[in-house]
Amino acid sequence: MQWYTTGANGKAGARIRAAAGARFPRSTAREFSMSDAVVTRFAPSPTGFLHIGGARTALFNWLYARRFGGKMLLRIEDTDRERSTDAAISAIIDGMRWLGLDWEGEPIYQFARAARHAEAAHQMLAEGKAYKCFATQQELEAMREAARAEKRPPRYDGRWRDRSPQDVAAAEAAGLKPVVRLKAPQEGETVVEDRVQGRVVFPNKDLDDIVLLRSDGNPTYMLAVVVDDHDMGVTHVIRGDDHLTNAARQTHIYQAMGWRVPVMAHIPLIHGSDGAKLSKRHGALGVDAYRALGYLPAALRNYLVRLGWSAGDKEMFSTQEMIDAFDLPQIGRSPARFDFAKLENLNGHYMRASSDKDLLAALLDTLPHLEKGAALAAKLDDSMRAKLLAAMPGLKERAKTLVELLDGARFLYEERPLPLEPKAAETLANGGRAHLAALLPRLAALPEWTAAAAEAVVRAYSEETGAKLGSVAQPLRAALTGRTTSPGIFDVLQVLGRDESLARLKDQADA
RNA sequence: GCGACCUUCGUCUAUCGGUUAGGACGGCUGCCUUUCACGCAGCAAAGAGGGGUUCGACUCCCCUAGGUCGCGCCA
Repeated sequence: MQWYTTGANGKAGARIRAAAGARFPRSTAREFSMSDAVVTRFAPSPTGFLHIGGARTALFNWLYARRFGGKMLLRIEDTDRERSTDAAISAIIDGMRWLGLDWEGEPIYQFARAARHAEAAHQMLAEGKAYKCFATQQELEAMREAARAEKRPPRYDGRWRDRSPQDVAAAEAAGLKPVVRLKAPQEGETVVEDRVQGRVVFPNKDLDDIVLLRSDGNPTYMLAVVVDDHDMGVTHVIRGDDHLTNAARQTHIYQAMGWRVPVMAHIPLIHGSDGAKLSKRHGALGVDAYRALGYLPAALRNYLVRLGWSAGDKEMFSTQEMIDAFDLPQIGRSPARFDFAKLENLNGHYMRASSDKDLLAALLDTLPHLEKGAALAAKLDDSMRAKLLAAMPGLKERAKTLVELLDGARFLYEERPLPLEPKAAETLANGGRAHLAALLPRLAALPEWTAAAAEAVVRAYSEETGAKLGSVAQPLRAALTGRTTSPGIFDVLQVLGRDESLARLKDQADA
């Protein structure tokens, strides 16, 4: 057994970290030996999109299952009928697919299992491990009020815990609808052996008799989770540490049902850059937002895995490397702050490491999700694809996101006459046009249109006239791209091709 | 209010009693250079505070402070 109740002689709240080499509670190690296949689950409630914290939780569950040859299940916790939506369900599923996190079998819908949850509650009722409570909302509210006034923790006072069958019968005869409450231990303490948090001890007096079944007969989250995790054969519960106290309460349910408690791993939540709870402003966006921001799934995975988890100094992890290195002991216990700058840096690495072909595919696939993607989508044909591919080496090292990549590629699909950015216009106005006019015939005379050939001509011109290369290259850039920054200008000439290049140069030389 | 958890450079982290406290992002210098990037080289930057234990503490214990989470017939 992993949980047990001791006399109230232990120090409340004490957490003893397992010594090195014995980090896993012995009992756990024995119960989940190598012969037990690991089963993890990701259990989001579909009341909103898949946010970044949820995505990391899913990733950790997925990695752990992969690492130990097990499987991850997906359970949609839709018991809150008011707030659960189909849109949220598809957003979650879509988000996981995009992130490359798959799960075993069909998603399990918790609400569909309500009858089974109720059955468990009735079993506990029959065995005297739970009881009917007829306290009204008003009474409960009064209890909380009183507790607050006396500066006591708000707690159910157990007024129906030991009522006589007659009292219960009378209340039922009066037409009152009871909730079913767990008869939780009141003495001693409950221990959660957590693989991340260590051994966490809760005095039972602080954990009250939780509601199992609502007065309408529907199960509560607390019951549903335990019954589902048990029935689904979940061996490892990896979730946010906001559930840590729930783990103690849920332990009581496992205890009452006589079920084995799964291995618990409560991972710290992700905070915003100011240390406060993650809000939209901080990056608590749905994963779809990260897609729209132009991040690559592999980069986001890499970023997320290093948030709260580490393997020495290693920063970059391929998916396989992550799987091979991932384990619970290396998860830290302090909350991490979300940092867009690092994500962006990582994304840049992944973009540069991608083959031109793959990156083009990623860009094209993401186009529908990018704010300004339509402009390129409208121009997309084989010739445009070829240009994008040819320009990719120069483009990708100048972009940290697909959004920047798209922006950098704009000169490829913009129509003549090109709009000029102010600085580009300035470059042309300050003597740039003269260089263009001089260069135009030389370029036009080129027998073959390549970057190298163009470079030779421009360099020769620069030497002959004594003009610095930069003072010639910048006007070219301005005329060809409308900007003052771009990939190498000779590559631009080559990618654009002879006709388009000469036309753009002429546009500006004549202006 | 009660309880739990957390606290190493600005950020993510390494360290598992003995290190000039390491790496990465970001910042700053410089190199490269047709622009911007990329790349390369270098610099600055940390153990919340206070007590213990110990020959020795970032590391173990206690207290304080700050932060986060939880305390629903929400999940």
